[in-house]
Amino acid sequence: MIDFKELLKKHNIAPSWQRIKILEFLANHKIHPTADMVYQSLAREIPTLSKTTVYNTLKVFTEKGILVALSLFENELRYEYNTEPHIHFKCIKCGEIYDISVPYKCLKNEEIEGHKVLEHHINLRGICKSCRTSEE
Amino acid sequence: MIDFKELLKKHNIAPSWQRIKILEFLANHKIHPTADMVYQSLAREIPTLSKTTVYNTLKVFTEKGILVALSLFENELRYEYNTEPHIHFKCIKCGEIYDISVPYKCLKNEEIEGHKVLEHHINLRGICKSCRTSEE
DNA sequence: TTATAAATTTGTAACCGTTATAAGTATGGT
DNA sequence: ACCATACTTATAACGGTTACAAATTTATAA
Repeated sequence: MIDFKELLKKHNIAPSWQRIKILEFLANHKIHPTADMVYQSLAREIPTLSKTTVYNTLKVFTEKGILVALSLFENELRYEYNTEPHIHFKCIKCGEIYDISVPYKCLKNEEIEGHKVLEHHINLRGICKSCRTSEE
Repeated sequence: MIDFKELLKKHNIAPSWQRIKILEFLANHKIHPTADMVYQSLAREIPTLSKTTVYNTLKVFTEKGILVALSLFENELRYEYNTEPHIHFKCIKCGEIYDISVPYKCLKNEEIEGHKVLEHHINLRGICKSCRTSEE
């Protein structure tokens, strides 16, 4: 069990109730949610929660490196609790996002053609296993 | 010199003046433009051009496989004339997008963990060569 | 060529994800 | 307890994109 309060302090972020809850949600729900999904999920528990707070908080967490923001084809940002580098697959039928654990050479912090790489994203798109089998 | 009119016909797209011009622009300007950049660039030449036409046309071209749509971190789509698979690098300072020609195993049309891959995007982000040297 | 149907283009308004702003609330240090 | 600071909230605005319906162009057939 992670102490999210301590984790926030370690990253120089004041551990407000809202921030702890949002971080907790991301850590416990590995579903690559959008800001709105986070808001909808927490609104019951935190009735006063504002969407702006969710957006601000997700941005702060991403800047501080606690979360990673994903740009997966659609015009929306999705967030995930920062983990080992891995590949993302998005199904064009059901919209589900899968983590793919195929190994690859991560270029993070390397120099490529003179450019300094800080982020390395691999995004796949296609038809997921579940949609393929239900097609037949 | 490519015959864009013929290229459109080959893809079952009626070769209207606007469509030819838009395709020509994408093929001759490898700058990964947004829809708005395409519109701004062509508006002088085609004074009656509508933004909606640009959006519609880029979408049709992408669906037909003439163009590839890129989701590079920001909430905007960028388009490129369909070419060999390659990596994209976006600079966080100047916003410039670079094509990277480092070879990699393209997973397109392969099956990964049961999922059928139709698109494979590799997006890097960091500080580009130009911004790094001007920093010192 | 002319009539007619179909496809394309256009302008406007709407939509959705996100951000700016300013006011209100909570927090931490003295 | 006081005060400055930081955080949260609600509202409005913004930017990229899409929906819609009218106008225009194009293709087809008489």
